[in-house]
Amino acid sequence: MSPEQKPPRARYRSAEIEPKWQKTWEESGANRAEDSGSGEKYYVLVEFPYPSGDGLHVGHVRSYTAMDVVARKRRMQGYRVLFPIGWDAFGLPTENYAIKTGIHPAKVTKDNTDTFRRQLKSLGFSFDWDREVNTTDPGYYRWTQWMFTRFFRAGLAYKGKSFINWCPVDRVGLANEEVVGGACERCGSPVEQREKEQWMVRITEYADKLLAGLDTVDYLHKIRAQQEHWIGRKEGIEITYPVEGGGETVTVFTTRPDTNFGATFVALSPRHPLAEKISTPEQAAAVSAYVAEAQSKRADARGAEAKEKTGVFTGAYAINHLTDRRMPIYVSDFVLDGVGTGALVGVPGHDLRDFEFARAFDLDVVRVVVGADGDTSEITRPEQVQEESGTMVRSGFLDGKDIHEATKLAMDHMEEQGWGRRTVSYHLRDWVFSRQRYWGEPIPMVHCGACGWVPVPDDQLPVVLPDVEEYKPGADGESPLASVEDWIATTCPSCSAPARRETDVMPQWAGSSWYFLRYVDPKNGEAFASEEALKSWMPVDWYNGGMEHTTLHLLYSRFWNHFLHDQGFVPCAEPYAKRTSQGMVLGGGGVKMSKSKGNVVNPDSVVASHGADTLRTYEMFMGPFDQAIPWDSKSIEGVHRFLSRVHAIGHEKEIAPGGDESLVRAAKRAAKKVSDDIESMSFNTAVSALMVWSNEAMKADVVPQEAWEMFLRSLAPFAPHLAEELWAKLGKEGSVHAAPWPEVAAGEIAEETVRIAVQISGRTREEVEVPVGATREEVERAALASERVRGFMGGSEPQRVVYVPGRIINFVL
RNA sequence: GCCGAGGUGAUGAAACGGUAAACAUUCGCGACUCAAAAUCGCGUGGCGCAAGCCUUGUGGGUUCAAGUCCCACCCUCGGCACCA
Repeated sequence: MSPEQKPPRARYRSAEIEPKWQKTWEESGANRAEDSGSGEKYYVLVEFPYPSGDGLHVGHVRSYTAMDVVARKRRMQGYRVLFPIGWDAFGLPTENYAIKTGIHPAKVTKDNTDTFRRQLKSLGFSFDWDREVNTTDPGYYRWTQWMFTRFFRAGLAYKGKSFINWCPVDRVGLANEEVVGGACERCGSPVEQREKEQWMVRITEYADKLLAGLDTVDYLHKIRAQQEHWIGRKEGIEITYPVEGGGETVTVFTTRPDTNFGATFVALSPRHPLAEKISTPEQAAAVSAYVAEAQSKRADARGAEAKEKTGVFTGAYAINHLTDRRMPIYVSDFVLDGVGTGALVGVPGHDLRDFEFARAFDLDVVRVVVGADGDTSEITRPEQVQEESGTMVRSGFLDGKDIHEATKLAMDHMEEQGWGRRTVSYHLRDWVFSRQRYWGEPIPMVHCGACGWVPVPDDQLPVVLPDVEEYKPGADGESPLASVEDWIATTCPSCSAPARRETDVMPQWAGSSWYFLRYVDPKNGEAFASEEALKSWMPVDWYNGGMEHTTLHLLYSRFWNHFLHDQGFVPCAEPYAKRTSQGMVLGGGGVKMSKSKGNVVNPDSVVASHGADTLRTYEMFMGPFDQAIPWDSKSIEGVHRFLSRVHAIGHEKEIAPGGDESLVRAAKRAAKKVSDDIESMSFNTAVSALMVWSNEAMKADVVPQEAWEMFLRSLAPFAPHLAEELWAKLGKEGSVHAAPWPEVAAGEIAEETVRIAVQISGRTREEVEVPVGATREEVERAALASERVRGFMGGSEPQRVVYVPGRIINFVL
C-alpha cells in the first residue's frame, strides 16, 4: 500500500445504524404526542392502512414518508405534534381469505397488522405507537356503533326498501361509490339491480353543509372540484303537468324551464310508479314488457347501449301549460330513476339526448333558442341543437331574452301560476350502510314486533361480533350472522318483549369515518374521546391520502364529523384543515403494480438491500409528489450513493469551526430551500438541494461545523437514522430530531458577488460578475467593458437598456 | 361530452415573466486495479472543425425578454358521465 493511498472509506451500513436508532427513539418516547404543554399543536394525519396479506406497499411509503417529513419538521420547529397510525381492518379481502382458508378473520387481521407494524417501524416513521387504533377492536367499534345509534336517533339512519347495486359474486349490496363503470369495484363483476331492505344514512341531508364547508378548508384544488362535482348541486324547478283524462299528474325536474315552449314529450323511468298506471289498454302490454326488460338489464349493459335510445309510448298525454300542446308520455331507460323525479320533459331542440329520442320516435322538434350562429332554421341535425347559450324565440313572453334571464323569468312565472316550485337536486345519494357480510361492525339495532326498530342502549355496547362456523353469506344473500340464532334472539331494550337483532354489518367506510377522533384519546373507556383531548388536537392540520378516496372516505368522514359537531360532540365542523394527495407509485414501464404482472416492489427487500433512509429519500426524490411515477431501481442507486457520500463526509472530512464561508452560505441556501419545499410538497427539489450541498462539501478538505450541523438538521426529516448517527458522531448532546429547525432568512444567504447575464436585444451573449450592491451604471459599465458585448453591439448605440437588479441587463438595439 | 392535471434531453425531471435542461439516471472517456466491481474525475439536448445557429406539443399574439401570460388547436393522464 502506497502512503498516498487514501484509507478505505468507512462503509455506510444502514442495517447497523437504523435498528439501533429506532430502538433508542422508542425507548426515549421521542415521538410521543403530548396532550398539553408548550408549543402550538400540530396534527399530521395519514390514511391508516388496510392490513392486507400482501404487506406494506411502496405507495404507502411515499405518503407516509412525506407526512413523516412534515411531522419531524414541525417537532423541530417546536410544535406539539400528533402523528398517529392504526388499522382499518374490517373488510372483504380478510373475510374472503377466511372463507377460503377457514382461519378466523381476527387471526388473519392480527397476523397482518403484526407484519404492517414491523414494516412501518423498520422505516423509521415517527408515529406515536402508544395511540395505535384498530377498527376491529370491540373497544373501538363500540363507539362506531354508538355513533350509529346517534344517527338513528337523529333520524338520519333509516331502513329503506330500495333498489340497490348488487354484486352477484361478492353477494353484497354496494354503494353507488363502489360501482365503477357498472361493475363491482372490488371484484370487477357486472353489478345487478336488486330490491333489498337496507340501512341507509341520510348524507344527502348534509349536502349543502358539505359544500359550504369546502370554503372553510384548504384542500388541493382538484380534490375540492371532485367533491363539488360528486355532491352535484343543481338548482331547478319541479313542474307538474296534468295527464290528459283520468286526473293524474306527472312531475318533472328541469334546470332549463326557459325552453319549455319547445317541450314536445315527457319520458318516465321504467321504475316510475306512473309508468304502468297511466298506460292505455292498447299500450299496457308493450309498456309492461319494456319495464320488465329494463328491470332485468344490468347496469353496465345500459351504459354500453347508451347511444341507442329505446322506449315505449304509454298512450297517455301530458298537457304543456305554456302551449297547451299534448305531449306524448313515453317510458324510456334513458330516464334514470333517482335523478330528479325520475321523469323528464323532452325539449328535443335544445338537449342532445332529447333530440336523439325525438328522432328515434319521430317526435316534433321545435326551435325556441337561437344561438350565436344566428341559425333560425328547423333543427334537423344534432349540430344544430343549441344547449349552452342563446336568445329565446317562439316563446311568448320570453322572446328576445337571453336564456339565463329567461330561465329565471320562466321559474317565476311557473311558480306564480302554481305549475311548479323551485327545488334543488343533488347527484349525491343516501349512503347504503348495510352489508350482508360477516367481517364488519354489527349494526346495533333490535327489531321488536311492538316497538319497531330500537337502538341498542349505550350500556349494552358493543354488540360484539359473534363467532360463526361459516363466514360465507347465505345463498339468499343474507349475512352469515343470520344463522346464529342464539345471538339474534334478544329482548327489546324498550319493552323487554322477545325481539331480534339486525344481522347486517356496517360497510368498511364506517370505522374510517371517525378514526382521527379516536387518536386524540385512544384509550378512553367513557367516551370516544374526551372533550379536552378533542379541543387540544382537532382539527387535523394536514391530512394526506390517495385521490381514490376523494369521493368516498373523504366525503363520508366529513359528513360524520359535521354530524357529531351538530350533536355537540366535536368542537369543529370540518375535520381536516388541509388535504393533499400523493401520486401513485407505479411499476417499471408506468403500469400499476400488481402480483399478476410480477412488478411489485416489496419495501422489506429495499430496506434490506439499501436501507430505510435510502427508500424514504428515494421516494421523495423520484418525482413531483402529486404525480404518478414509475419505480426506477437505477435511480434508487443514485440516492444511495448520495447518502453514502454524506456518510463519508461525516467520517472522512475534517469538520471544524470556521472554514469556508461559501460552504456555510451554501448550507443556509439549501436549508432554506428544503424548508420552503417541504411546505409546498416539492420534496424532490428539497432532496436535490441537499445533494447539491453534499457535492460541494465533497470537494472541500475541511467542512465548516456550522454548515455541517445545518445540513444534518435539514437532512433529518428525510433520512432520520443517518442524520442521527452523524449528529451523534459529532458529539452533540441530544437528538438531531430535537434540535431546532434551521430557519434561514432570505438576507442571510446573499453572496458577495452576483453574475449578471448580459443580453443584446434579448439574447444572452455574456455574463459579468459584479458586487452585490452594484448600481445600474456600474453593471452597464462592466458589461460594456466586455469585448464580446461590444462585438455583438457592432458599434451601434442601444435604444434602450433594461436592467433587472441581480439578474440581467439587456441592451436593446 | 363535462371537470381537473399535464405535454421540456435517451430517462425521472428542474426553472419569482429574466442565462432552458439544476439534481439524478443512462451512456462515453479517463484515474485507481493484474483484472473487474466499487469509488473518484471529465463529458453527455441537436447541427457544426469552429464562430455560431437551432431547441420546451402545434399555430398565432403580448413583451426589451415567454417553458412560464393571452387566443385557437392537437395529444396524454386522472375523475365523472344518457344527471334532465
